[in-house]
Parts: sequence; C-alpha cells; structure tokens
Amino acid sequence: MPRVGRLAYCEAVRIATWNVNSIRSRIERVAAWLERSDIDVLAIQETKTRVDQFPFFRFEDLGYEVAHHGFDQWNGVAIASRVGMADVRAGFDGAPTWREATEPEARHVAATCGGIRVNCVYVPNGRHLTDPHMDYKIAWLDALRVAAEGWITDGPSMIMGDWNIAPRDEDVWSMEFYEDKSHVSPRERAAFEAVVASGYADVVRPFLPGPKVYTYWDYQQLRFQKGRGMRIDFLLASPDIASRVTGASIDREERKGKGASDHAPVIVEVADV
DNA sequence: ATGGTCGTTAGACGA
Repeated sequence: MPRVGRLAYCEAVRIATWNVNSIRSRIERVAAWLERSDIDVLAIQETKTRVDQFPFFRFEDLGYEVAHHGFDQWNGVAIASRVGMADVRAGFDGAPTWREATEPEARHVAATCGGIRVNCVYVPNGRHLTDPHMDYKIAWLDALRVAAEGWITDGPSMIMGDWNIAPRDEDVWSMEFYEDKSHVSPRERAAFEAVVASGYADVVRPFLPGPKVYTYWDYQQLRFQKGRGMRIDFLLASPDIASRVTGASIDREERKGKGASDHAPVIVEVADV
C-alpha cells in the first residue's frame, strides 16, 4: 500500500495535560519531556506569563505550534500541538470575571488539533470553603458546564486541565486532613460531576484506578516523598473519543528532583484519529 | 519551630 499521508498511518495520538507552574521557569524541563514522551498535543496550565514573554521558539524548534492565552504572572493557559492547530479561541461565552474585573481571567483556551476540539482549562482555586473565591470557582464551573453542553454536540472534543477538585475521597491522601478544606466539598464535586454529566467521561481513571493515584503534591512538607498527593488533573472526552482511548498514564518522574512543577503530566493515548 | 516550598516579582501575594 502506498503511503498517503501521516494521519493515514498514525496509529494513535498522545494527548497530555500538565500544570507546569510557570512555563518560563520550566521550559527546558517541558521541552525535554515533550521530546522523549512522544506527545502530540499538550494542554498547559499556569503558564504565568504574558504572551510576549512566552517561549514559543522552544516549542517551534520541536515541531509544535502553540496557542497561548495569558495576561500577566497569574493563571495563563496554552496548547502545543504537532497535529494541527485550528480555530484557536481564548475563553468561553459566559465565563465569569473575578469580582468587577472587565475581562475574564486567562483560564481557558481551545484549539482543534488532529480532529479533536481540545479545551484547556485552569479552574479557579476556591482557597477556602467560605472564601469569595469559592463562589467564583463554582460560578466558573457552572458556566463551563453550559459551554460544554454546546461543545459536546459540535463533534469530537475534550476538556482537560487542572480542575482543583478531587472528585472522590480516594483522590486525596487524607480525607481527615481535607474535610474542612477546599477541593473535596460536595459543592465542588457536584460542579465537576455536572460538567461530566454534560456528556463527557474521565478517560484516565479506568486505566489508573485509585486509591493512591495522584497528579499533584504540595511543595511543602515533603508531600511527594511521603506519597501525600491529590488527583485534581483530569482529561474528559466526548463518547466518540472516549471509546478510542487505549491507555493512560501519570508521569510521576516529572514531579521528582530540583525544578519540578508541583503537578505531574497526565497522558492518554487515542487510537485511530 | 504553630512553619516547613515554590512561583511571580521586589513586598507581598497566590497555590
């Protein structure tokens, strides 16, 4: 059979999400990881940089196109892809602003990569149960749910990123520790499950069931070394994508050593895109 | 020791 093009022979696409906690401080680590991990699409959260400071060249050197959305040292989201980058969009309709801000924070960017509508999200941190940021977080997730109800009807899509929510008790190292804290409250969990219920599926958990499967470990108190983490980074997929996911992994190696992000990358493999 | 570490940046603030 003659070769008719790359996609015709592409057995799988590898898609990942990673909260890098500053792309400028982490760029060499991210670049090295992309190279050796054979990643086709990476959704990045907490770039913590303006667009004019983003190290686009480093991704381009490796054959990736990048869409980045960021205003300043807070938040910031990006998508890097080597399987196409079309219809880039920053932010979704109905996203709330923090208090009276004139523009929503940089917490969502979308692009169509390899036939998949990739939505990269950085869900607000609620901080504490009674903090105004918690109401903002819930409002943001509710608006995301409304947007997702539209995306699910538009074709193959994914929503991936740092959700700042541990949906199940087994997703944290200690429920006793977290019972009065953010990330595990019924309100947050309901808001997460409502996005899932709009038609998406967590495509990682079936391959990596808990307990003790985490994607984030606080820098403080030797949490990583002690195995005290949280599962708060998720890849959700529409049914047509979910049924083609052949594997998933969390690269804990990337949480090790000096210069690591506090999150590990989460990877899924999608067959026959 | 009532914190412990990181990131942004230059005194805090956020996670």
